[in-house]
Amino acid sequence: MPEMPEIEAARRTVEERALRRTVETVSLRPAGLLVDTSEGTVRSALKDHRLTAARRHGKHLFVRSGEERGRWLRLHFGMTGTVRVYESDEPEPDYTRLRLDLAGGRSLAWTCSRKLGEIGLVESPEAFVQEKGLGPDPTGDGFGLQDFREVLEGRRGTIKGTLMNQEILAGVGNAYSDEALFQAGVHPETSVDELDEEQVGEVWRALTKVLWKTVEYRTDDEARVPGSWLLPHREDGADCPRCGGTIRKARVSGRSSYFCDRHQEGG
DNA sequence: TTCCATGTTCCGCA
DNA sequence: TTGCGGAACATGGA
Repeated sequence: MPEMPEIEAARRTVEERALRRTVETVSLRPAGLLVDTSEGTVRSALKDHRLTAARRHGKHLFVRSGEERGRWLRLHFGMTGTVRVYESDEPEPDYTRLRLDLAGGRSLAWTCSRKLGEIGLVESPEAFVQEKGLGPDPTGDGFGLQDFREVLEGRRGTIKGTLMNQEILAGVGNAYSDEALFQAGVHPETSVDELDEEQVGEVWRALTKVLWKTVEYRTDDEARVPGSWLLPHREDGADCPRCGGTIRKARVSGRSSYFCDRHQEGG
C-alpha cells in the first residue's frame, strides 16, 4: 500500500534498524526493476559500505551508502513494494528483489511482488527530484497552506487528479487522496478552480492530518486507522461512517474513487 | 476464468 | 498548455 505513509514507515524502519551498519552481502534479483543503473553498479555501490542516511521525497525512498557522492540507493515501491528488516536467521520474505545482509546479523529486504517498482542509484535525492520534475512533498519541512494554495493556482483539473499528480505534489496516491477529500467534505471530481478559499483550507488540513496520522497509527506494517475514516469503508454501497450517506465508487482521473454521496459536495 | 489492484508512463484527443 | 481517458506494464488475489 505504498503512498507517503507507507514509504515513511519504511524509511523509519531503515533509520531505526539498519543505519550505521555495514553491508556485507548484496543479493539482487532485479529482473527489469533497475532504472538507469546496472546490477554491478548497485552491488559495488553498496557492498562493504555503511548505510548512513535514510530520506524520502514523496513515494521515493533514498538510502545513502557510505559518505561519498553518487551513492544513494533509490527505491520506488510501485503498487506492492515493502521493506523488511529482520534477523538473518529468519527466512527471506517472499518476492525479495534486493537483500542487504548487514554486519551484526540483520538483513534488509526490499520486496515487490508485482514488478512495478524501481531500483536506482542516484547522485543525491535533491538532484533526482529535480531531474524527475517531482513536485514538493506536502509533508516536507516548511511546506504549508500558503504553498498549497500556490501549487493549486491556475489548475483546472479535478482536485483528486491534482492531488495524485506527482509533478504537482509528491507522495499522495489513490487511497489517501480519497481519504483527505472525504474528511474535507469535497467531491473528488470538483474542479480545482471551483474550490473556494475555505475548501482549499479544508483539503489542506485533511490531507496533512491523514498523512501524518497514518504514519503515527502505524505500528509495524499494519495500518490501523479510525473507523470514522473512509479507508475501512471503501466499498460501493457501504454506509458513510460520518453522516449516514452512502459510499459510492466511480472512476475519477483514471482511478477507482470512493466518496460519500451526501457530505462530499460539488463534482 | 475474469476482474481488480494504494503506481507510472505514453499516446491520442479535447 | 493542461488534463483526461485508455492502454500498457507484471502478477497475485478475490
